[in-house]
Amino acid sequence: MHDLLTIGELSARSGVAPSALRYYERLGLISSTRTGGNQRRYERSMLRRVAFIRVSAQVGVPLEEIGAALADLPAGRTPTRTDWTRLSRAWRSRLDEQIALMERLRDRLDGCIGCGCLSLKTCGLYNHGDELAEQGPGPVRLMRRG
Amino acid sequence: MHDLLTIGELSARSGVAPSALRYYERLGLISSTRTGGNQRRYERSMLRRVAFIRVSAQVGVPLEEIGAALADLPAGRTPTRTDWTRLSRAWRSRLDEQIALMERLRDRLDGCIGCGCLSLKTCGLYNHGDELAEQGPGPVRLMRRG
DNA sequence: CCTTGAGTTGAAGCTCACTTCAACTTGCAG
DNA sequence: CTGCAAGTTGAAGTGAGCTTCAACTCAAGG
Repeated sequence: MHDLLTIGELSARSGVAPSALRYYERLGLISSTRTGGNQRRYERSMLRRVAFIRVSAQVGVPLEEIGAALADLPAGRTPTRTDWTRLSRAWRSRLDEQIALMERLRDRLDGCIGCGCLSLKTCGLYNHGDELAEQGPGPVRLMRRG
Repeated sequence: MHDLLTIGELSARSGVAPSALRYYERLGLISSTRTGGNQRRYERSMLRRVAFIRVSAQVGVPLEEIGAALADLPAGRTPTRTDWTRLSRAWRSRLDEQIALMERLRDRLDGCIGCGCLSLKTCGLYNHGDELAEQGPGPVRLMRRG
């Protein structure tokens, strides 16, 4: 019917509030053309961009970084399959890292925090960190990134 | 040597800034005794609490909720192994959920956003959401929790 | 004792990611 | 043509999670 979306339509379709979409636009994450009366109109390809933004934000990537990644997409034309594939490959490793981090955290929680060792003094990890190694990491080790 | 930790020691051992520790204390997430000169002294078991707080916050649990969970720990005494086990079991399922969500996101990113379908119109998911189902979820589906 | 680094407070400030507001304009259905 | 939902703007507000500041006190080594 119409091949450009109003901000309300993009909002309904993406699940992102109009105010947030305007915010994303101010940050340069998405873009629009304007009608004669100055209203925003979005290409359908923006739906994909918004989905990408939400997925990325959900896993903790700051909007600024998402913007930097999106800036690698071609400016003038609608991104091709190849464009998106390139972008999502880089992002995938980021997701994999984040997932791996969380799995480590979960296993530590189970194996160490769950066992009561820090207060019961029956855990190797605790004894190493807290009683043997003065500069020792102890629980800190849990939080290291990368 | 000393069996109570100063705020600086707890900070060094946990990797959390003193200001953040005071903040946690204001919120009731951790507690301390005071010296004659009004300085905080922490029991060693607080290290475990702080580790728990950081792990939980890292996966997106708001501090208020973490506080609610910690409130289930016994007030007077140092928590036992059983106390922590109960707490961490409930939390583990939360971590599992979060991990599963991220895996779903990753797979969708690979299988759908990665393939270029939203702009190339070759993807079932896209066609369903965007062309067949008017109230359809489309990319929104990606973001649903639970 | 003296110095110095560590700790104390409440209040204010900061970043991120938005939302809300007020005052106004557009676009479309009837 | 009219009415009204939907859109526009910049500025200010929100809430989470801290950090910084100023002005001060404490604790411990030399």
